[in-house]
Amino acid sequence: MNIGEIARRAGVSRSTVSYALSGKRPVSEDTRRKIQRIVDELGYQPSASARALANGRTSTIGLVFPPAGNHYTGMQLDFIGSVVEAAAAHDYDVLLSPSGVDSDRSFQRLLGERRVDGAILMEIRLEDDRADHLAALGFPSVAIGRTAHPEDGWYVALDHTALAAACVHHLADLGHRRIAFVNRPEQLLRTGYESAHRGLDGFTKAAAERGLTVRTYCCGDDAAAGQACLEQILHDDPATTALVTLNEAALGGLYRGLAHAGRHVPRDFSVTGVVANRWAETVTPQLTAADVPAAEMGRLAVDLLVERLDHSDAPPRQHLLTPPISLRASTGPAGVPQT
Amino acid sequence: MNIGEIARRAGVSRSTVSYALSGKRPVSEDTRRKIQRIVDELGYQPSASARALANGRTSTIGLVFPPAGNHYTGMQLDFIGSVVEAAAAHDYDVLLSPSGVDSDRSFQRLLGERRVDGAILMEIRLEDDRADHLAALGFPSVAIGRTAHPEDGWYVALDHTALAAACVHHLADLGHRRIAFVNRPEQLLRTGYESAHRGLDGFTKAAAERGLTVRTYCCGDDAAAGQACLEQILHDDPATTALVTLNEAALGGLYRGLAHAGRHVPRDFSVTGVVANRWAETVTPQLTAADVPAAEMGRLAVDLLVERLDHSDAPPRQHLLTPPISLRASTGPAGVPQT
DNA sequence: TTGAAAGCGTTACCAG
DNA sequence: CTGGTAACGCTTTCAA
Repeated sequence: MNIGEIARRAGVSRSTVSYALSGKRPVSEDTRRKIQRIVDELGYQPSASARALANGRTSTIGLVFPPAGNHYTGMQLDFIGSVVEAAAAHDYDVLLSPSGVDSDRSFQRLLGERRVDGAILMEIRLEDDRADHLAALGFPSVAIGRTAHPEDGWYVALDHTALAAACVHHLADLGHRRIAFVNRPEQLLRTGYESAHRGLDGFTKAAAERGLTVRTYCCGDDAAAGQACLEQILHDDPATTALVTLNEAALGGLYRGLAHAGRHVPRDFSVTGVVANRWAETVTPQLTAADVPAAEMGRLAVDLLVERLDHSDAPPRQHLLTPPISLRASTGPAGVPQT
Repeated sequence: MNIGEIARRAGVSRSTVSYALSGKRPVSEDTRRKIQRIVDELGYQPSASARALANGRTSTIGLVFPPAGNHYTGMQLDFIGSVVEAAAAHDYDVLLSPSGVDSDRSFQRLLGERRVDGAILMEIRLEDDRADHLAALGFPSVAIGRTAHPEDGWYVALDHTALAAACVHHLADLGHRRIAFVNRPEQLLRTGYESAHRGLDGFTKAAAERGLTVRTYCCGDDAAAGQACLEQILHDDPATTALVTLNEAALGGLYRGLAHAGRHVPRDFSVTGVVANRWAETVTPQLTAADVPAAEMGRLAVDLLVERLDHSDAPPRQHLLTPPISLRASTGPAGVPQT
């Protein structure tokens, strides 16, 4: 079933069918209707490959995210979902590419074989070879996250520095003096993972500003690691009364560790951090946290990318978000520190 | 940068370049090397669209899953991740399609515009118009889940009937006599969602077999709904001592409801169900559950689909999995029922 | 308002 | 072992 067949049945030329369908040039109402009838009857739809070949656009965007070695988190899930839906709203399809770096086969296919019109990059690193590569090629892309030199790029990101700082100030205001920071896994930190670095930074600076005693930890992306990490924290400094975490996947384990240590949240110990809200609401007591608006970010990223695709000369645009801390039930005034 | 340019520089014909690259016909070692050198130098990669048009294969598979109206669950995340990686291992890309039904624009694009070679269907319903549609078209697809008439289809699925029954027997063996079933949202049940129906079925039959007193509930896919559901359960029958759930997203809320009601798990109340293991391990106490091997299922689905794509005449194959219950910490012997 | 024809970049068949 | 050439199915320019 191809355009020639439709043309033949309608007794017109293929170009007329093409124009009737795309509306890119006027077609008499009569022939348009005749063509439409036949198209509907036969359920004809133009081949995506042929169309892509002819006009150079695939109507597909690539979503690049690292492979699951480092487990997927709930945030990522929300991103993916919202990107796919936002893209569908613009009549774009989404091609998933599990690429950690430049040299990935999958990444090369995406670009080299011109499978997509543009790309959205997740899990940005401060020095990100994928972002650099795309920028060098002038390939339309939007990052979810900020590299070290984000000025001339398109992105939507969270201000992790400010967010972590806000958590610190919240705890300091409640009277906490000895607090811990639970980061993502060390391996992510080593590879320059943006949120881990900026979050750590914001935490450290704000804590210094408030004159707090702090320790910082890396923690695997799962409950078991969270539990172990919490034990380590209390072992290193039993007088710790609060923690800030960026590690959503470890959250359940942190809570469990606290329970096992006999620390009641929030009476004896306060917990806060940066977490997507549906996960913050899953734990008991519900987590007071800066809610990551993952769904909104995905949508914004798509909107930005579509804009960039439509106006290839548009100047870079960014969204830097700083969601407020949602007060729930996991933080409270510091008690008398145990010594 | 196209194949003609490579051919020109190498002083050979385009077909020779094509064959040198694909290996589909012998090429003298000399010219092969010369071509390869130029290809490497220029970083040439054939255009996916042109190739797809010429040979009718897109090297892309579609992953069809419903839109997020009914929030995404952790299981779905694991599926998506494993499908993408397994596909990459076979050099396939994955196109995401958020389609609930047949008539979705996105679904139509996938098929009608021939964007993919085959499809994997998630979130199967007992009567599934997408599955029917694909079967009628003879379009290669693999379902994750079983329709009401799965005999001649390709699928990988969990035996939810057996799984729910196993949970019931486990609880009955521990002496529980009054148990509740917490299902997915009513809307999913109404639309014929497979796991919800088969799970309910297995639960009901096994409970009857063991002579248990049961109540069954539908529950929204989030923590708040879980908490409300638990309150309802204890309100309807305060003597309930255990529950079985298929609802991963509500789990945190169920636990919270139990805590608020002063029921200690597992001393006063046992909880079990069917849940992906990383989520079972997130809650405290860790959930004794039939672990959904989501990652393995995704991989199996891709393997099946690739096999079907390679041998279009292959007879249907299925994987029906019945993972055992992992004993963790959320179930225990029934105490004296409260009246 | 319409048609003819030239691409788009591959692959694969037919000759040599 | 290699080259020429006809598809693949669409879009778009050029002419009428």
